[in-house]
Order: sequence, then structure tokens, then C-alpha cells
Amino acid sequence: MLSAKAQYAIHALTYLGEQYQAGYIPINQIAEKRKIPAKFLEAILLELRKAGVLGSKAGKNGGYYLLRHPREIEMVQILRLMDGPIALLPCVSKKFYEPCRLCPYPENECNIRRIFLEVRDATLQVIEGKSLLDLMQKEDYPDDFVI
Amino acid sequence: MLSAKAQYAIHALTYLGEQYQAGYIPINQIAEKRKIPAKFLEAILLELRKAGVLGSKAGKNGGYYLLRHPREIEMVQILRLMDGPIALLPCVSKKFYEPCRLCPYPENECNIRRIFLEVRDATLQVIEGKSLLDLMQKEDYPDDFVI
DNA sequence: TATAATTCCTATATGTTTTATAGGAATTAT
DNA sequence: ATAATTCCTATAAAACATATAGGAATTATA
Repeated sequence: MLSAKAQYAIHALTYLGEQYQAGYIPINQIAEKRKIPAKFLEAILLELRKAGVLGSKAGKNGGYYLLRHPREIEMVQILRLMDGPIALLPCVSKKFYEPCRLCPYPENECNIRRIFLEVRDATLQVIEGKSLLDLMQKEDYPDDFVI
Repeated sequence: MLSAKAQYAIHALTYLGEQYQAGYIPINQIAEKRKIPAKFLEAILLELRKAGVLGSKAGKNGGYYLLRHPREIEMVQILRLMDGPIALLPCVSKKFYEPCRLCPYPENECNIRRIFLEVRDATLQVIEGKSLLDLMQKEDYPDDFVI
């Protein structure tokens, strides 16, 4: 399962995408509309900003906004950023690989590994190529709008 | 990612399957051969026994054994037993469903949900139908052997 | 029948991660 | 100036995962 953090991130980002006309969106508005604890959300948005997904403006009338078109924000990046590996086992992870410590035979002969590699590939097959736009409720996002 | 518990369970079960000639297998042997903390493993095997996956015999020369042919032990049952849901979101879980608490619009219109349903289905597509036998290193398990 | 090897069971400890909050500094619009 | 915001670091609280303790019950067999 995704962590609460990852779920909050997804909902916050889709909210930002859906409110694209509204300029800078303050944390509290997102928190209220999507029922996310405000201070926790603050930490999440900070992280998304540092990862180059969001921009922000401090001060009165400030807030957060998407740095790129939702089509250019990869779903898989958000998931990895928040929760780490997509794979179910370290030994089949693309980005967080670690060797198996448990069994004596070599990895490339392991049937456990082979099957969990299939699972990982099936998952990536679905989510690679998916963007924030696919997660949003809007069909009518302007083709070139970035704040 | 799978918990250590789920990984230990998988490795313990495949070990039991691979040692099918050996009769009752004591906890300590599995723990040693698969480098699993013995007391933790004990709790896991107990749970698998209570779930009807394993049988056990107490006393000298006792130990654990598979109650069914490895072909009849479903991978997906083990995963759910150890770690709960296969799905990444509660609102798309088959066996652990919970409604979404975050957004205001109805579930059947939610694009987040739609995509995570795709992910779940892709995962299940791979693992449903897979059995312990598929996870084991043996190709030559007798067609009808049960202890 | 005594002994050793095992599972059984419940409780608890320990550690780690996740989730959440606190609080003040810096920034900005008006 | 003031108010509304982000920024940042620290910490608290809760939950969960991992691991261990220890004695009772069971069983084989010497």
C-alpha cells in the first residue's frame, strides 16, 4: 500500500492541477479541500518543491504551483519520491536495488526473483508513461498552460 | 515493498517445498539455512499453520511441513496473510476495501482510483494463478506428494 | 521413566518508521 | 506596520515491524 504521505502528495498535486486558473495556492486551502493535516502537508510540499516538481512563493497571496505542465509530471517520479521502490523486493528494484541476503543460490536462477520481476514489470507497464494529468479530474487542461 | 515477515515466509515455504523428502523440518533448520531470526520465524510459521498452510508436529523429530501440494498453495494467499492488501490504495482493494476519505467527488469518477485499479489488476494478473511451486527452485516435485 | 528436542503460546522488548505538530524566521503584498 | 504566507529545523506521538524471552506441552527414544 502507498503511505499516507504518498496519497496526500497525489491528492495535493491533482488539486493544484485542477485549480490551475487560481495562481498561487496556499497550503491551508489544499489541506482543507482535500482533508490533509496542514503541517504534514507543508512538509510534503516542501519536499516536492525541493525535487523540482512544485514552485512556491512566500508572503501574502503566496502559495504553491506546478512547475511543469501536468502532462510532464511523471506519476512514477512522485511515487518513488514519496515511498521509494516500486518493486516488492529489493533484489528486483530498478532504482533501489539491493542483493538478496536470504538464499544461497544465485539471483539469476531464483524463481522468487523471476516472478517478482514479472510483478514489477507489470506495474511499471501501467504507471510508466502516466502523468499527473492522467490522475486529475480535468479533461480540459490547456495544452500549454504553466503558471 | 514486502515486509521482512512476508519475505521470510516465502523463503521458509520454498525451503519446505524444496526439502519435501525430509519429513518434518524443525524451525531452527529453516532459520539457519535461510538466515532468518529463529524466534521471528517461529511466530511466522505459527501463523501459517493457523491459516491452514502448514502442519506441525511437536516433540523430538518434530517440525513443520506443507499441508498441501505446493501447486495448491496460492502465492496470493501468502502475500495477503503476511502483508494485507495487494492494492496500493484502500479504495481499490478487493479484500481490504475502504472508501477514500480525501476527495469530494464520487469514487467511480475518480481518475486516481481508475489508474490504481489498473495497477492492481496488472499485479493480480501476474500473481493470481501462481503457486508455491512456481516460487521454488525444484522442477521435479512429485505430482502427488504430500507428507 | 528420564531426557532431549521440538512445537506452542503469550507476553514483552526494542527499534524504526510514519505521521503529525511546534514555533519562530524570512518573505511579500498592501 | 500588518497580515498572510512559505521556510526550516526540531521534536513529539503513535503506530508498526521486528525480534526475543521463557516456560508449558508434546513426542521419540534410550
